[in-house]
Amino acid sequence: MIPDDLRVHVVEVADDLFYTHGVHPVTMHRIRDAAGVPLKRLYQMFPSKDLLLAACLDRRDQIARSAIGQRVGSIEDPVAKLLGPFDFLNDWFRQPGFHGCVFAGAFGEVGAAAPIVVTAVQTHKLALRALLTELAEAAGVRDSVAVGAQLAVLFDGAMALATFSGDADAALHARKAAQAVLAAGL
Amino acid sequence: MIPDDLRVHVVEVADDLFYTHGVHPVTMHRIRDAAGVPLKRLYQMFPSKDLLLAACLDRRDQIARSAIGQRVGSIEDPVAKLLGPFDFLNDWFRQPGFHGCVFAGAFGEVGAAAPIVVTAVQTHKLALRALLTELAEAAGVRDSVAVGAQLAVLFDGAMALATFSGDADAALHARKAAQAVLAAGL
DNA sequence: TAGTGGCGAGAACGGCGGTTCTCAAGGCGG
DNA sequence: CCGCCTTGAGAACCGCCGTTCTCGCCACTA
Repeated sequence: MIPDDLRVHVVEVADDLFYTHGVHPVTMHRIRDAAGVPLKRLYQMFPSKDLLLAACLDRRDQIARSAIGQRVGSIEDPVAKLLGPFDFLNDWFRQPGFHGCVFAGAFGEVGAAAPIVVTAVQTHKLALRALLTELAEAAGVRDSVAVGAQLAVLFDGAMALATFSGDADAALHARKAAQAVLAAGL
Repeated sequence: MIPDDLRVHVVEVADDLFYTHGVHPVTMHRIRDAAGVPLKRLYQMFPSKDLLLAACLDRRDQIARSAIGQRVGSIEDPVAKLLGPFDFLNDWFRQPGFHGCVFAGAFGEVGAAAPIVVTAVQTHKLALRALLTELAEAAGVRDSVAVGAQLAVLFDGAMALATFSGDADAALHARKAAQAVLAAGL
């Protein structure tokens, strides 16, 4: 297999395992078995487990952002656009196999021990906030930075609630709150 | 030392270590050293690390709830009362040594591996939501259950943002959003 | 003073898991 | 055919850590 393809394959497999079982319970041996790649190759491609995890998070980041972007892009009305991310969350929460945000999980698990992971998480969160701020500006709210921040709080709050309390309606609550925030900001 | 005092002492020490360094990096040996209690006694009082962690979370839960309750109790106006929890968060985020919600961290770290921890986290989150709902009802909002849920999203969102992004202003954003939610709900 | 039982200090155990090493198989140039 | 390099499969290494065990010490009792 072409090295690049193999690399992608490994990341996909590892990401799936990490998301399903968590970071700690998934050993390199297990990834090797699931990916059908010798440990040696694994360590040639990713010199440590942290680096492999970081690659997985990067992939998740790209996928999530493109999915949200696509969802938002299909909406015409600039105000309705702003609620798109929350509808995305709502759909996601109801998918079978959903059990929380990878980034939150990874952050909690490896914590300060892996700066590269912390960076990946923060990058992801900041990008989401930037997107929301951008949408707010396009919708013509007065203070798009403030509203963007408030929407980011709602977005992450929905995620946290869905993760910790298993509340699949969290996105709906967030959406409703977002409408109130928008109404106040327009 | 009286057994009860010793138990409290151990929980305090362990809780401090868990919060500062995370669950995994803090070993039982380290707790023994910090508390000045032999491993044997430790295991007599808490048959496993998970149980000790659960005791720590219970303590945090009680402390947090009583602190918020106290804060809220000192406010007269029922509407202003609802913003009390967010002011509490704001103060907390700015305290030196703050680095996120213990419950979120513990949940991410031990995850599904320790049901007792999951239960403790959910209990905590549900209690907060119940408090917010109660306050919303006292403030006379139309649908206190819905508003309570929205405020819970904001509360957890602020915590998540402060934890992951290190954004100390998260509580202020949440507070502002809470005002909008309240205005829409009254 | 001999027996007993709890206690503290620390060693030891057992398994796990990230990382590295061994070794045989196989392609490839000469 | 012969060295030489790479590869794959898996064993081995090494440190960590939750948990348990050992053993000497002291208090108490008769």
